Amino acid sequence: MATEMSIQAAFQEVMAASGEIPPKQQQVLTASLALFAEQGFANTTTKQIAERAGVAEGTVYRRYKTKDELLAAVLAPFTTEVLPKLVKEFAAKVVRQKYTTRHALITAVITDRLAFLQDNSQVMRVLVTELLVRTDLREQFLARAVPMVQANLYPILDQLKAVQELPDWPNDRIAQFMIGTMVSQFIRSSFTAEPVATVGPLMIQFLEQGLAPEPTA
Amino acid sequence: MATEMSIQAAFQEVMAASGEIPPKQQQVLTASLALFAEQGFANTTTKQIAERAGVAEGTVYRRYKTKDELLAAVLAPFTTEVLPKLVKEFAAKVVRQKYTTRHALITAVITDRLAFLQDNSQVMRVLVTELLVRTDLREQFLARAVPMVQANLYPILDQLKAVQELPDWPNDRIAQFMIGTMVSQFIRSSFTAEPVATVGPLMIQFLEQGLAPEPTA
Amino acid sequence: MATEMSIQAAFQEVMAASGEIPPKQQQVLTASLALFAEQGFANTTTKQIAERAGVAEGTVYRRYKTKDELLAAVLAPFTTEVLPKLVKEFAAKVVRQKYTTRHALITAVITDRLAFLQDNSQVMRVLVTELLVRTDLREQFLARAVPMVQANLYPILDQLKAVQELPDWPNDRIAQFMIGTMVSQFIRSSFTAEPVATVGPLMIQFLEQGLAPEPTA
Amino acid sequence: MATEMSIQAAFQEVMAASGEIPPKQQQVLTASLALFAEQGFANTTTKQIAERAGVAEGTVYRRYKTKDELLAAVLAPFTTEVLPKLVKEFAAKVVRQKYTTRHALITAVITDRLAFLQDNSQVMRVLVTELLVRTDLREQFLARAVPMVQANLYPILDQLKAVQELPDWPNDRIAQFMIGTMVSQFIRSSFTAEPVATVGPLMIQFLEQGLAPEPTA
DNA sequence: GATGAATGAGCTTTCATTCAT
DNA sequence: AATGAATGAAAGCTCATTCAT
Repeated sequence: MATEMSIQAAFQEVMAASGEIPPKQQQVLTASLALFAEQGFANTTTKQIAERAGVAEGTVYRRYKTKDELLAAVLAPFTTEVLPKLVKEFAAKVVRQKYTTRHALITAVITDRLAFLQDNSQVMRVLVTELLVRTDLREQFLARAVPMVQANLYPILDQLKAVQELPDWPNDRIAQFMIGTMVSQFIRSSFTAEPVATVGPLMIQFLEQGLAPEPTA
Repeated sequence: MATEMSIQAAFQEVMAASGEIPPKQQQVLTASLALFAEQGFANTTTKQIAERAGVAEGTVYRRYKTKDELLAAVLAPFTTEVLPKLVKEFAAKVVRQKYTTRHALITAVITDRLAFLQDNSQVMRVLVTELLVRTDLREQFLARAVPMVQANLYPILDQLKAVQELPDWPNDRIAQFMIGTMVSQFIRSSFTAEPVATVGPLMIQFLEQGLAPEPTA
Repeated sequence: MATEMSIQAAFQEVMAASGEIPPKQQQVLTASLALFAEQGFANTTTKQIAERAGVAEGTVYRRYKTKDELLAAVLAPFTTEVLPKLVKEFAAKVVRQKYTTRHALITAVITDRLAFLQDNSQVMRVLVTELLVRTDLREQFLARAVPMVQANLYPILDQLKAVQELPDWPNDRIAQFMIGTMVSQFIRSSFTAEPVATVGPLMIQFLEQGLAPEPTA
Repeated sequence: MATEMSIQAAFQEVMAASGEIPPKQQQVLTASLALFAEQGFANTTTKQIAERAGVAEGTVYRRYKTKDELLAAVLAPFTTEVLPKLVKEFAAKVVRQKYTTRHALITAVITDRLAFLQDNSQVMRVLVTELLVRTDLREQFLARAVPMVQANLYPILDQLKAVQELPDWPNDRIAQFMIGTMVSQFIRSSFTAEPVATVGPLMIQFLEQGLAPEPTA
């Protein structure tokens, strides 16, 4: 099961959709994302961005009035376009296929979303780093992401709980364990550049066992 | 079970070890840690540090010749003093108590290490953020931490595997799942300021189930 | 007595004189004048001008190659067209009507020129401000204006001095007192937005008394 | 009658009084005033200021966080220190000497205040130019200056009106004519660099006649 | 040791000006 | 003629670092 869409692809789509985003501005966004991921936002200068993008420094400021706006523009597609689409596509697929076991659910989540994380490690990295440091971004992101996960993942969890496929734990904990297990993989591969492929089956098994309902005594 | 040592205590020790303990330098370190945790290293100015520490800007440079050295000094106790001591104390305790079930191991890890993360959330936060961004720090940290975990945790894991208390997975994966589950909690509480206490039992159960050995057919 | 010519009218004339009248250029000049008057020349950007004029930024540069040329174009009608015409018309009228009392002269000056200042307060403001700051403009302006006043006003003053209607002061002083009294009114209304109409009679009386010849003992 | 205090002197006094204004900061203020007067605020760069002051560019920003604050600091002594002192000293002197004729009053005003304007032509020039262009500064200045003049000059005018030494015009008009006549001289000398000394007697006579009460029929 | 004024390299940002379309 | 994206020199400003006191 392949990733439906990477952030880069989303960039392209958004730009093409708007129709009016000049190519140089795309180069600026692409260069910004790459540099932010490599060095962090604060350690990246607008001069570096201009050089990498092959444009003049003034061009960086043509569409985005400040460096902060540039960061927002780089991260925006993730929260406003990609994340909703991914969550909804995922939910739709799960619902369509009427997963009735946690095995099926977890397999879907891991294979699908892990590949997504992998494909978008650049943006993920920028996002995680900045969320750790910027209160405003964090609140803005959580305000969008949390309800989205609640609306799309929680009903599925409730369903599986009803058929004894999941323990009677709070949904946010179950989600935390799933997401946490994946993020741990993301951070690890971000550190050590190891191939993700191998960990998939193990992770599925770990989660499947970990999220098994307690044996009804 | 209380934390054996917090970073603040470690600061004291490091200070004591280096002979003299200029109180102003202690204030500088404390202020730096707090500000780096709040705003990130790159977004913190030496002026802010001086103000919060109640010293002149020049004083910040008395002991540490650059801002980078200050970051190193803030993080050093963690990698050079706290982390080794913690891992070793933990291993010693485990060995001493001859844990023969993963339940006992996981309970010990979660209650003990989670409290530790909690107590040192400031340094943890600075550490995680900077490790994501600075290649040099990352390599340096991994070069120290990985062998340490390997030397102290892996033998215990092997032992438990031998008595069918853990599945026959690579040790680094088992460690990843345990650490990842804890770090996910750290990041979550870092984002939402929820009390950690409540999650303990659930986390133990999740890990215990997740790390159960596959039923030998 | 109405103003013979306002700057807006002068713009039209200058435009007509130069053959074609591109309406967009007219908009550019009008917008420039308004913005220079509101914010000063140096604080106004070509982007603001383009926006207010409803044209693209490049269009601003179609006729005027630099921003300085634009300032010159805004001020030019005043010194090259309006001022000469006004002074000469004034002189002609005075001569035609054979004013033989300073009362008649001052009344004519005040009612006529004060209305003129009022109608062209925008250009006046830009002119005064820039003359205070730009040495080159100042010299250029004085080189044109001073001789003009000398040629047209001084003979009339001499005439009135001859019939004891004016004191035997240097003409430049008499002119200074008259002009200064009017300019003071212009600056005041520019600051406080008060209606000019009311001050007319008082100003006439003040000047008439102030410029009375010393009683011949 | 000499000027009691020039702006430059006021600078010195304020600086000396505060005690804590380092010499380099004085150089910055002095250089700023000179350059603003020569070229206008907007046309002066912080680099020029640093060069003229003989300091590094960063030093310009040590005490004043923005260029605007520097302008405020340059003009502040005028409104907060010099203007009040001058108006009050003047009023005190007038009252002390019990002027009962407008001749005495006008002579005092002209000789005294004209010299003041002359001595402080630099600051005056910056002040006038910026008041023409900056709405905020203008309101702030008027809010201070107008009441001050009203409180100190108007009673004296009322007194002279009572003894038929001044016409029954609104005080603000009388003040306008006096101030306007002086400002006209200031602007003229600012343009042409002529010596002021010579115009004194003529100006006194002009004002004295202009402000004579209407002959009671 | 401690101070904080001073430094200046380098950053973000602005904006008059150009030019392919 | 008109457009507006692109330019890049130069402006305002920041801040880690130094050093005389």
